[in-house]
Amino acid sequence: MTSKDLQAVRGTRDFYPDDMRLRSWLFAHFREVARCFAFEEVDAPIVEHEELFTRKAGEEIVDQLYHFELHERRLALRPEMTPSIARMVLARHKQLKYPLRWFAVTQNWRYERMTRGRKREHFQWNMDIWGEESVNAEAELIAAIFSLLQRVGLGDGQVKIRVNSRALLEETLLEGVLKQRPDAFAPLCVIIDKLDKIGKEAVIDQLSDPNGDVGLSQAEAEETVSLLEIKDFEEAAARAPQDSAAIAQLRQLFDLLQGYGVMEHVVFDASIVRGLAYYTGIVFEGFDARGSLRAICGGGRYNRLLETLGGPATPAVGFGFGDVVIAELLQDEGLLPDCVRCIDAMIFPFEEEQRPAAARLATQLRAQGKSVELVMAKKKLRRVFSDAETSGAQELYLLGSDEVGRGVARLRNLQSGEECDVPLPDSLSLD
RNA sequence: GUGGAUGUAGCUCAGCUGGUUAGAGCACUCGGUUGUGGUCCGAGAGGUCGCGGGUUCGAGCCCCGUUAUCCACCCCA
Repeated sequence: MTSKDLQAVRGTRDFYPDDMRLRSWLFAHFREVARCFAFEEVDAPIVEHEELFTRKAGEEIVDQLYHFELHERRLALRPEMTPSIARMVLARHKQLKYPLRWFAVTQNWRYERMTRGRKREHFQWNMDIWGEESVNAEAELIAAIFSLLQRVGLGDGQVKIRVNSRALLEETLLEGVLKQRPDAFAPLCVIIDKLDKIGKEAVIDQLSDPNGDVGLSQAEAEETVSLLEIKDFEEAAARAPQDSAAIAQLRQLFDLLQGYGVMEHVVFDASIVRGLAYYTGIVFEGFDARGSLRAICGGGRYNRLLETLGGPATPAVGFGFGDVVIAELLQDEGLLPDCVRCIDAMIFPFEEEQRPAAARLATQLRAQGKSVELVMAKKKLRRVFSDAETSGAQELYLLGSDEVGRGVARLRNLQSGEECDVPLPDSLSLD
């Protein structure tokens, strides 16, 4: 239909006014929840040095970078917000007052194959807490997620959050199969993250690949995978090392979530490890209860990220919440709001002679903060009404020679149909 | 990457086994006379049928290629 170079690039979206109203609606909820939780908004450039994102743990996110070289600098569009936030924290870590509660609503880029719920650019609501070691931070973040879900109408169990702790798995493995190679833990997590998608056998194959980053034996790989199949927290606690710190933390978190009143929608799941290498402790992800969509949001604790950038050890935890999957879920559930255009007033001067008066009235109303459309072209009154209707205007001001001569405008309430004269701004009487 | 489906008006789509000037609904424009809408009525505009080849007397329809979108799988957040 249209030539290729006139189409939006594959995997990207144009936001027309209708789409944009919906997006703004969602973002407004993101921001309002963040405000209620006393988080401060930050932002960073969408383009960063490529090295900020390239970590060596076999993460696919690194292969999916939109990157380019410009004047001998290797640059990349951010695939996620956390590294940029970490960079910002690092740059001012000596003057910042912890704990930080920061959030951002950002556009992220990943070059990947598209399917339902996955585009190459998408927006994410990112909430991070820096400088808090306790699971009180995780609890606040998970509560914030439920607050958002509640606001958009998904608070009745349509979304559940799976929680696990990488530390739990790490404790067990470092005493066992990874005793000699603790470094293999991060790449191991990246592989385990795929369990749901590629299945048990494929994960065992990858873990036991002699040329891979992990290189377990077949038996070790099978043992590892069996640890992930635990869905019952008490069973996991029973199988964990005695006095396990990870179990204690999870228990503490679950108690807290009880207090926030959200625990009924939270489940323990030992297979959740997340696909990013930097997570160190508790990890979690939100998914629709029917399980028909991809993860809605996800996050976890990354206490060593700042160190890997050369900074001081700083505990941190955060999550990302994408705009695409949530919109699909809302649509499936019939919960997308009708975001119709709605302005406060339309002003119509019948003839050009009344335009100066109309302009003053518009200026006055706009100064009051109203959204006012001043009709620019000459048109039939019938047309003006119909245009006012489609613009969602509440009021229509009509200015004919008679009205302006009397220093008034005819004001019609478009809902009730009631009309009355209202005085024009004083200065107009001089005209 | 593999398989399938789709691509006809601005939008959603119809178009029987190939046959004359390609249709509908919605949207749009104008009108139903002078300054009162959302309804109704009438009229109008708008399409090289994704693109390129081929078969045929004749192609929106058949064949080949190509491109885009969607779905599934593969792959992966």
